[in-house]
Amino acid sequence: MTPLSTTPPTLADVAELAGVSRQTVSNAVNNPDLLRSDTLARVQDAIEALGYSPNRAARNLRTRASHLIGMRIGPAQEGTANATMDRFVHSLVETSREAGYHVLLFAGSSEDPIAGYEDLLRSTAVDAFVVTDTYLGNPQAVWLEQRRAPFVAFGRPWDHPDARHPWVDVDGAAGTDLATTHLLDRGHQRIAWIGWRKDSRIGEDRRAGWSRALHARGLPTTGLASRVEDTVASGREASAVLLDEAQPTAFVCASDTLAMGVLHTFRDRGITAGREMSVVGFDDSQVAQVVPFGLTSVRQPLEDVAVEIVKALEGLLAHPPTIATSTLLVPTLALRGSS
Amino acid sequence: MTPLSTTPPTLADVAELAGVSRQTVSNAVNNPDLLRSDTLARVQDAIEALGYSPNRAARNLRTRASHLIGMRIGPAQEGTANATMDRFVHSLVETSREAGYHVLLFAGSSEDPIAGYEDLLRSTAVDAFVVTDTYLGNPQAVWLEQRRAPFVAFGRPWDHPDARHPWVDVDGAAGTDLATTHLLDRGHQRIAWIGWRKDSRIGEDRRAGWSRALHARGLPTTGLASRVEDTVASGREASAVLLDEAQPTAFVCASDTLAMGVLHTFRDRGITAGREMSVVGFDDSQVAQVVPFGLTSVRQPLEDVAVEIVKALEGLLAHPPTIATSTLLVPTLALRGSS
DNA sequence: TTGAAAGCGCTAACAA
DNA sequence: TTGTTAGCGCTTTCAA
Repeated sequence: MTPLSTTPPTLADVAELAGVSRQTVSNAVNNPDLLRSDTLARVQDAIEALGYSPNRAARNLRTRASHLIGMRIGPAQEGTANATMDRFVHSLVETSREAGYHVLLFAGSSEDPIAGYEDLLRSTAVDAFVVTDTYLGNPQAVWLEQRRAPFVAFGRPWDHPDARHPWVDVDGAAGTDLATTHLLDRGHQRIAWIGWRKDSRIGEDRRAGWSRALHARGLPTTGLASRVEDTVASGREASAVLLDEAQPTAFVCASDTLAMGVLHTFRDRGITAGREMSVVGFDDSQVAQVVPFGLTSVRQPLEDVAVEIVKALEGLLAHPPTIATSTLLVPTLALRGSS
Repeated sequence: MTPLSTTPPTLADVAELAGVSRQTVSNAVNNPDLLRSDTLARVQDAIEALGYSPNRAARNLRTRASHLIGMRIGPAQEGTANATMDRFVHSLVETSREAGYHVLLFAGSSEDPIAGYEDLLRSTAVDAFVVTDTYLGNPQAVWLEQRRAPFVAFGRPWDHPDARHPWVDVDGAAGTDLATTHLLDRGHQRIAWIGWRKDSRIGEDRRAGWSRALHARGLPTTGLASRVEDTVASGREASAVLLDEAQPTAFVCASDTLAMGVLHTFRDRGITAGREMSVVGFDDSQVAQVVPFGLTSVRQPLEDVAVEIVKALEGLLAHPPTIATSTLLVPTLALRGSS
């Protein structure tokens, strides 16, 4: 029977039981090839019998690595449909595990984007970071780069073309192009855009996909675009104005939140989404999935993003480090009743 | 200028700069009261100058504590409105930080609920766990209790009344009672229930609140209840059947997912939610918040849950440990257009 | 192929 | 009030 509340077994305990030195046990765990097969078997039996697992703190101290990936998590965005993080976090945790890493979460204040990073770095609590909030003009990325801290960003360094850190991102323009082309194929000619304010690089990127798709068919975009805040109310107002002033038959939106605003306007006016009028959102949130008749939405391949990020991380943490090439992934379109 | 890519400063570096011993620096960090104020100031200056932060691994090794709380995270539940985790995780991270802990996430396979826990425990990678998936009949809780591992559960040990671990939970029955009473106050008399299958203890708890509220006013519940799977389609079907067979004027649901199904049926039949017919969901998901006209929903006080959990955790990890009393928190009702 | 010695950076216990 | 000693459990280096 295994002891319960005592301290866990150590290398020395295993060594004694197996009748070998501590070093041999260490080798059995880390470099099994070095041992003669019968010694290895004996040591492994002892490990099994005692339920031994190397003490993380001791190993971390010795190897100067924590096998922990730090990620800052912001508050859940309520009142919106934004739901990227939930899916991404799980994918990241899963993928990290396969690479031998755990994910350490820390809280961030929106005032000081550096807070949290510094302490973890100085205390060598994490080996690297995943930086997700790059839409903020990422001062963290700049700061981390200066500190030579290993990190991978989810999101392009929009305002820093000379940034040299690895990043993984999703091609937003490709997504909205996909959405717009889908609507064009379904016969729509006047397709409106509801996106974010001009200072959002991500918003402008997504907008570019919409206009690109229309121009590719020789269709105009003039008067069909609107830039608002990312709220349901804004999407509702913007779509009402566009309907009155530009007579579109379909909408492509920068977010599911805005698309929900459009659905709201449809309801206000007795319009059935998916018949005379269509709308496509962005992010394939749970909202898009469960709203009556469903909301067609651009889906980011977050599982793939996580895989690429962990790959890049493994490169950075290898000896010698590999400079990972940055990756741009292509989203897909989740088709539902709204289009 | 601070050096960039070199190894971080150690206690010894600070000691040398301040002209004191290493132990004095350690005391300056951990027991500042022990130092004469001028020595303390000198050491603090040195710490500041070098940007010193104690090495976590070394400290962990010495103190036999990691200051890490482990939490298993399951896959995001797509196709449902379930969104408890996002909000809870952030609250937990935030609250833990204030108590000096970080949150370590690990992945779980649904086949083996123990996987992940064992390794972290044996390698002393975390000090304690937060167990959230207690609806599974929580084999983890039983297992952790056997191992004398410190943990706090979010969720009552329904099937183990003799369980002795601390837990924090939200009173589901109080929530549905609140929802039902709200509908009664608005003049509804025939209020239907759409919940989960009978083997869900949480589902039965929530159902109890609904029937309790009706019985308190001397109203019948017969024929007004339905137990289905937690999908939008099930909620849609169940509400259609109930409308035909029991003529309710309002629905209380065990989840926002089911409530979305009810809204779907309302649309199918040209019913406007919030006027002749009402519906209330459970969890105050983003879906409830952004769906046109809004879905009234029971909101779990997840921030408070996190606070109570961290309190209990601090008790467990104190010297000597305190047996935390378990807590049952009361949800609120987020009022929106659907009722 | 295995073992012995040293030390990662820190703090508990004790001594000065 | 400050300093000295020892050792947490592991892996790296080197010797046997």
